[in-house]
Amino acid sequence: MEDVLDESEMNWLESLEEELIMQEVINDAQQVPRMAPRLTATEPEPEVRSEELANMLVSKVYSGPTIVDIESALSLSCSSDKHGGGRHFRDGLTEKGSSAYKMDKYTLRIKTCVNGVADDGYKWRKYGQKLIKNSPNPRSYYRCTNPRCNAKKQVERSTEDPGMVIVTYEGLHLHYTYSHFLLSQKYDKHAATLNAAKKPKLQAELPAQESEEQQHKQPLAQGQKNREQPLQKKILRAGESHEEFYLEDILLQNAPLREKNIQNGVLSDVQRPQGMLEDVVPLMVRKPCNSATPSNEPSYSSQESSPSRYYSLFLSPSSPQIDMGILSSTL
DNA sequence: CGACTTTGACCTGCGC
DNA sequence: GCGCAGGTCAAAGTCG
Repeated sequence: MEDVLDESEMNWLESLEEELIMQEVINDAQQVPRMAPRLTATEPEPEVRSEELANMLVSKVYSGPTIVDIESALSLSCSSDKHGGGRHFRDGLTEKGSSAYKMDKYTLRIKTCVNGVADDGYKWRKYGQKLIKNSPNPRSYYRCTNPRCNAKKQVERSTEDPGMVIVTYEGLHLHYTYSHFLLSQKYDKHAATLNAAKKPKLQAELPAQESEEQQHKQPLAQGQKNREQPLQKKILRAGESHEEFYLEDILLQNAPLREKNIQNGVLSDVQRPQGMLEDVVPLMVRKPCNSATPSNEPSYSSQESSPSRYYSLFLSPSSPQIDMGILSSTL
């Protein structure tokens, strides 16, 4: 029964995803200045109100896949096979140090504490692990489980700080995260079903980072957790900015408002318009204390997690890297 | 039973 | 051309 629902659900969702993505593409084409200009706007004037900045970050930083992104991804989709195609694509991008390729690769340094890792809301499947020379820690390779998505990531624990993992994202997600739909009240009923259906799979995301540190026994209460990848990408592409700024303070200050909206079952404009906001801002950044707030993600929140965890998103545009410290006030 | 992880083998690029 | 290192594959095992 669930399978039947899930199947039709997925078909429906897929078509919707395509539609939405296409809209994003069109919008992008019409709004030429893309990430960099927008992000330049996010350069934080010290006096900029945190709330405004948060809104800027949330509403402007991400606007969906860019034309370039989509083109790249589509070219991959067309040619990608398990072996040859995918490799051709990669080779094509990496070819001669293609800047496009470099742009599609970005690194996160994720600080882990009690509950371990920050996860994005995507579903990843581990396809390999490798010991890296001069590194005591193995590197794990993950691929997005969405067949049409070629996003990949590598997870490696930092040698300098064992409590930190280095996550290298590669490629672009050509789909919404599930929570995008789950959070949409419009699809409440569908979401519930889908949510239930998807939950087990989501648990597969984490072990990557955690397996190395024996953390995967921790409940994955976050369920869909964070959807930061596209944001990361946008931000990194805005590398012109020389500031380092913290989302943590900003977002924490706005947490009450978001919480309120969420609890009311209403998604604020800040949250909703992206649909893909979940793709942008880690869920727990958006909802720092959401671990036990099931209002919108009933299934995901069935498990407990540290109640007052919050994240700090540390952006250092000077290098293609984002440091995301996951702090826990429960320590 | 299906989805996922593990892990050894294989492939590819690069430097010498 | 050879060897090394990183990246990927795929069979086998595990889990729910």
